[in-house]
Amino acid sequence: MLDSLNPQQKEAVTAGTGPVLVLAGPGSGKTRVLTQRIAYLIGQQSVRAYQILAVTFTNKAAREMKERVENLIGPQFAQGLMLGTFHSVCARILRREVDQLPYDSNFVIFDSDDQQNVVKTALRELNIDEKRYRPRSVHGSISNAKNELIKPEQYPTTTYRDEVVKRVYARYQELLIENNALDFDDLLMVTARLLEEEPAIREKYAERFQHILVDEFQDTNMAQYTLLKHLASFHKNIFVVGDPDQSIYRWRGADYRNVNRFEQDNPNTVTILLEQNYRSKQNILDAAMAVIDKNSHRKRKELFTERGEGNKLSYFEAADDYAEASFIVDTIAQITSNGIEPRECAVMYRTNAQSRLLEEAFLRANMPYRLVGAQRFYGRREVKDIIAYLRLIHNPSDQVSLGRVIGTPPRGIGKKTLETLHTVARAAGNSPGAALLDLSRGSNSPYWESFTPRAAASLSNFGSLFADWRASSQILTISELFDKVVSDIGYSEYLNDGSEEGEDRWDNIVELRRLAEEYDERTLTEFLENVALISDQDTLSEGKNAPTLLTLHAAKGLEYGVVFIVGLDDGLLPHNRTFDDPEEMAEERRLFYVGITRAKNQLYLVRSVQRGGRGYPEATYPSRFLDDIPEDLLLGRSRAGGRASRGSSRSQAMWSTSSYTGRTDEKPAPVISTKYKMGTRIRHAQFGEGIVLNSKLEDGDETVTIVFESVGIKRLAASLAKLEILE
DNA sequence: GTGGATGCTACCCCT
DNA sequence: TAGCATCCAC
Repeated sequence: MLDSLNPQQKEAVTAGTGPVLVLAGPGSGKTRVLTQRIAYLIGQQSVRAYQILAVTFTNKAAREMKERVENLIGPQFAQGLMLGTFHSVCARILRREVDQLPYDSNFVIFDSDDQQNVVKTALRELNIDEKRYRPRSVHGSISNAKNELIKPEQYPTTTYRDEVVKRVYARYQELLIENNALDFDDLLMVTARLLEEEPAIREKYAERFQHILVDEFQDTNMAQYTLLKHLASFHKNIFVVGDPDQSIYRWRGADYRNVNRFEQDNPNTVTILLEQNYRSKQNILDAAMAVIDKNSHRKRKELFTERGEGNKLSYFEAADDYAEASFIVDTIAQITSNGIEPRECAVMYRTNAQSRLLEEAFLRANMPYRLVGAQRFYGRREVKDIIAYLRLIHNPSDQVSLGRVIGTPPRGIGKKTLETLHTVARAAGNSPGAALLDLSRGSNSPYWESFTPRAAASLSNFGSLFADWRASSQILTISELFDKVVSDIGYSEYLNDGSEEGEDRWDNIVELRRLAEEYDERTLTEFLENVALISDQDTLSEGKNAPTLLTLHAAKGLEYGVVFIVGLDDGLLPHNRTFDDPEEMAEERRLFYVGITRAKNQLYLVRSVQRGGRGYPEATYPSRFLDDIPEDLLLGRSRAGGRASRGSSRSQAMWSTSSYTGRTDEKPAPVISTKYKMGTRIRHAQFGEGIVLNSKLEDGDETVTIVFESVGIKRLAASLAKLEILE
């Protein structure tokens, strides 16, 4: 079994006890090392599977690793192996130890939307202006604090904003408990703190896990680091694999310096370097190294392969983003007709929004594709609706789900009634969900009197349905419960408004039902938990032989024969929000590095000279990272085509590696700019002087929004209004 | 008071 | 572009 490994891999797999750090470059076989090590521990070192904990980054990685271990040693020896993502392992521990915590065992997991919702509730309760303190940003601060294991009362306050966040954070945590819910960050934080504060529990797990293995260690945050520290505190056999150059989750609290911290905290660490690459051709690796070497404060790695030099990288500059998408589709059509499997192609982009034009181009060309992204399905309104129903049935304390569900489909219960329901429930020391259940008794319920007759009747009706579902959930399978809810609320009629959109939405419900059916043998808890913790990569359909569309983040850990990285414009990659922070800029570079190193044989770097941004097309500049790729590795970029020609490269698309004849004439978006800019002072014959607030192009004319001293805000068509610009 | 229509705006990456 | 705040008809 060990014969197929290179000396460094073998050293890692057979390393003795104690802390081990494996620094693994891309494509260096780290998954292999991890699985072989597990197999080695069980097969050669007589460690029992249930004494091993392995943590990965995605469920997909965990599943694959489990399969590979089973193939190596036989499924019966892999039984009991604890293998999963940080979040799912934590959820498992928390359900088991729920008695120690202020939650019921049927707690639900709140996703980003729910979290936002709770922040809004907290802001409203505390009378804080949502315009000045954006829920999104406030939640970001709370999330960061949680990842650093900072409690509300410990929240450091140097500015007034900090004071506000601190108060919101405190209320936010209370609300989560009221909802009997944990958010993503809680899963890590609460578990870490439980292990820290309860020696008995810590010892139980620390003694059980003789060996701990961690994948993608560079992307751990403080909570995860602490968690691992406690879990490994008894046997101290912790084996971590990572690559600081592939750290791309800083914004989620990840800190690649945990790699250094690991060595400092464990002075007897054995460090092993895996440099040989088994994935990419040397030209791709050379480009990758040229890009990443520009980052300072890093340990340099020499990536090398025995797979040969390979083709040069291809560069294509499209006239606009439509042409960019057409180019991708046409090129894939061409190379797949020349023997390359469609499933070996992938298109990677910085932001999810970029997928839209690509999808449209694939659809137009009648070519199938696979889209990676959990949000794409689970974030849909109709899917969230039905999941909210199931979540509420499972956990009546879930006020966020109740708020969503009570008015969809509309049943005469609006904002005011819901507010009253909250108030009366709280006065009685109950959750609104419990009050609603009680209202199913009609006028016998003490709550009945608090509402107008109409509202009370509506609430009572809905409460009866709710009570019925609660009872049914004890006997029905998940798919049966699903059908009952969907039919009781008339959801099909609600969606079916005759539009195509309605049909699409119904299709999603059918798909969700199919997924629910897979859990018929299991519990509602498991279904809801897995739905909450689904990762992007988990949505990658294995069966279909079609090209994959995914973000650069989602691409981590994957590999493809032919990779297209699109949108290589300054502002997209690197993203413009990172321009003023060197640390974030360095992370953009790592993200590009991750993308490059996904390619086995061929890499296409693609950008677009102009892009349809907000309303009208905007000229773009080439990504600064392109300058770092040596010219002799890149085909299709003229000598003058560097940053020197910024802005003037509006000429025609350059392409020189094949006989590509793109449909670049499709939708030639004209470059027109608005005549009136924000802040310009103007004079109008009738209204007098004013200042331009906004101006946009609509159907060939310009619509200008102006605030006039005399009449206030007016929207005017520039062609008719006779505006005079004042200097 | 409810719910549909309308208009505004902000939109990166993810468990 | 979609989600949401705001407005308005019942």
